[in-house]
Amino acid sequence: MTESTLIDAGGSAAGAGALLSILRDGRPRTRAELAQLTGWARSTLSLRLDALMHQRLVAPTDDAIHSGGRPATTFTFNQSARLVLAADLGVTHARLAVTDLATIPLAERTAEMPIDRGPEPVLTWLIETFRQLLGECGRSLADVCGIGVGLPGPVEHGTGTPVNPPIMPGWDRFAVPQWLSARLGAPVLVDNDVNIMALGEYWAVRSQVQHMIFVKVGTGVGCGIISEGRIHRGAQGAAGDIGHIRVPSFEEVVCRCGNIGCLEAVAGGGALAARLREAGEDASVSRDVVDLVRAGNVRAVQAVRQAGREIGMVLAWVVNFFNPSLIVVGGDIAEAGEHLLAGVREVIYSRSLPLATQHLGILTSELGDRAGVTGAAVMVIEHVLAPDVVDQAVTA
Amino acid sequence: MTESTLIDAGGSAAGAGALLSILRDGRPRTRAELAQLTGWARSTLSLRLDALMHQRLVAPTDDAIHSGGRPATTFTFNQSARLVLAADLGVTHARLAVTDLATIPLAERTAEMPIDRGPEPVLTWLIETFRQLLGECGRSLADVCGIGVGLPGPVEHGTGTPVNPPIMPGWDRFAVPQWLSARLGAPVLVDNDVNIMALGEYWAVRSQVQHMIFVKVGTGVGCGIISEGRIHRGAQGAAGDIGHIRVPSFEEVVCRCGNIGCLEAVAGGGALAARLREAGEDASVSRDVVDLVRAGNVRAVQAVRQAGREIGMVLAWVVNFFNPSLIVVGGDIAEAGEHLLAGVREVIYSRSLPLATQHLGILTSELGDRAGVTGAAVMVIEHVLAPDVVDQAVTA
DNA sequence: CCAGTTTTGCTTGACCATCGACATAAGACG
DNA sequence: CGTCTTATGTCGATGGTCAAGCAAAACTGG
Repeated sequence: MTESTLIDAGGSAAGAGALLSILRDGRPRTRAELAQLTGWARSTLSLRLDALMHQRLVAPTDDAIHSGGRPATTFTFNQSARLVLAADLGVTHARLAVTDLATIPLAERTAEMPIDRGPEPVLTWLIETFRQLLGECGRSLADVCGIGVGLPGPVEHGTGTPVNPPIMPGWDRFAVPQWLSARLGAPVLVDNDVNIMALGEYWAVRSQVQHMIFVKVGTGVGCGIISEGRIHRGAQGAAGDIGHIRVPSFEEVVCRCGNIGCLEAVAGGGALAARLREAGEDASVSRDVVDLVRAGNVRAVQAVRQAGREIGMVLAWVVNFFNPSLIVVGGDIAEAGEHLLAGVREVIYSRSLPLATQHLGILTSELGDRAGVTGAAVMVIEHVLAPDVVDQAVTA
Repeated sequence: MTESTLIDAGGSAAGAGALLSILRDGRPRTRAELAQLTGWARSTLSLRLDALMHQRLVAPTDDAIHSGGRPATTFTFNQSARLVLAADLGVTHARLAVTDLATIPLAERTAEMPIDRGPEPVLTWLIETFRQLLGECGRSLADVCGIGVGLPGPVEHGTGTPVNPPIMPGWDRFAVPQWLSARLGAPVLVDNDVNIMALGEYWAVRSQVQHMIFVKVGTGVGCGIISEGRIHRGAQGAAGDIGHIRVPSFEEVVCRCGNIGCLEAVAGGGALAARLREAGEDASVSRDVVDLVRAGNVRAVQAVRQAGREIGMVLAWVVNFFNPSLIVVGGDIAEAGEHLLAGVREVIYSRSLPLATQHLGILTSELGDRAGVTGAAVMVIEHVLAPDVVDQAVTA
């Protein structure tokens, strides 16, 4: 009978999602506070709180508030109620993580895994690795509420399928969500890797920032755009493709896209490596540029700083057009010290309007190479913990 | 008693807003169709439909659907249930209109009205003119559900007040909404004129287009940005300021903003006029440039086309970054024939990525100099007919 | 250990939104 | 003109929500 009352309590609690979204900031709150915040009667509130606690999404906090009489129990969002499987699949290597509902990693692994092995081999490995990671933290698939995947190419976010990816042979139109969810039994969300990195960085600053740009400077150059807290994907999901913007006075540089003077062909990691090799340095891929910079190679440092200036020029346009309050620079090259950022800052602050730059932050990625996997988790969490989804889960 | 039943029907109909947003597409629908679309019981649906009909926001359509039995009455959104007062205040002249809830103008007037007369004189004239226009269409202030105003400078949209406008002496921090709504007794929404023009153009294509850019080429150059059907204003409300992006190879041109090589100083109507005058033509303001082009003056036509190319260069960057599905070009200079658009198209299609341009439309403004006033009406309608606002109005 | 204080859980009755069923209205068709 | 079909209005039943009240719980302070 107690069992059935609990289920009944759950069955009547549409609107619990709104309650959860209040509690998701992590602050412990008493019933009285929650009743005031929601505007519900205490009885109604208790009903919905019960529903959320029955789902283990909310738990009573240990420390109670003493005010002379009976102490009020406080309640907080229970981050560890569910697990998220997050994957950031790059061109050559991958990072997988099992996180809780606050993106905190419980187990994580990076590995060499070339994306060009094709979808089935890569995703089979991904499932196996997720199983191992779950074992490491002693949890099971039953606790997993969703899977987020970032891919290094254009993804039609509605269906979660890659479309005409230039560097992912065999992946075109492969139905990643169906394939994975059939085998893992949880909803699967897929997006472009840069969008996901932007989302990951946004998560950390979401209370202060509404509009931001995440710039990834790796082998190529791309950016993720966040407008009013949502990813702007554009009409064909091709937004943020700043790598193929033509920059002035480089008309002789030919890009792999066939055009001339592309930012990527001027300031991308691949281009830097090629140019340094021509100058006699030992560099073939963007990682080598990072190593040279870390070793204090003057030519490499100068090249990276100059790349920062070229990228900064494009970003100065972006600042005037988009007026973000934050630009985060990430990717391999950005992680090779402050040189890239220095170049970026130098140009943006001299070129953009004061109104747009006076409150503009320009920072390196806080999450570094974890931005992608964090963003994949954020994508899942935002979806699974959205009020209407929670209502449905609680009512069912 | 019938009266009170009607009011009771209204009093219980939270959720009517959702129903209205279905009907707002203008298609007549039967009760059965609406019940299916909303998922409500027919009785519930009738209740809410009654509430909307009591507010005169929905009306039965004349033609019924015959299917063997009793014919089903169909219902449509009643555009003429309320009026909107829309104003597009420019630097030197203004356009005011009284429109219905589908932005159709019922009375309209343009007049010389320099914005630098200051807020109180201009707004007093505005109120008087609105009163006259209402008289012309035989309606009263009681039917007005909102007032929309576009101003030629930066506006903090949340409060509706201009902030540091460069060309509106006396307007800084003037509380336009309070001043007007105290005198007209309806909600007042204020925004930047370019944002409003973008909204006006968006309205006509909203069923096919999610992301678009409206470029205004008048004395200056600016653009309005629409992402997922919403205006993107940016962190300081300064988004879309492409007029002060630095374009290559014009480092000698000094802009009124103090910087060098600004797009506006190269391709704006004011700059074109100045350059044509230097060449011996009779031009002092951007309107004169339009007149020269219309008269077939070769120098003027070439100047405008070249301006189109310069603007197109910036827009090519914008296309790569933002990936809109539509670019609309408006403003004085754009209305001087297809010359500007030709220059814009030329550069965008040659410079941007095929993925981003293959489904990209580049058009001149359909609404022309009515874009602003239409957008002002749209701003009001979107606000007043938003589901939650309708629910509140119906329940009250 | 007891009185005071405040939270909490539970119950009750009232209210309201919603639904399903039934009766009635309105036109089509023979 | 009656019958058939479909649409629509009405009414009672159901269930969610709330306010109020009461008893129990849990801690403080004397």
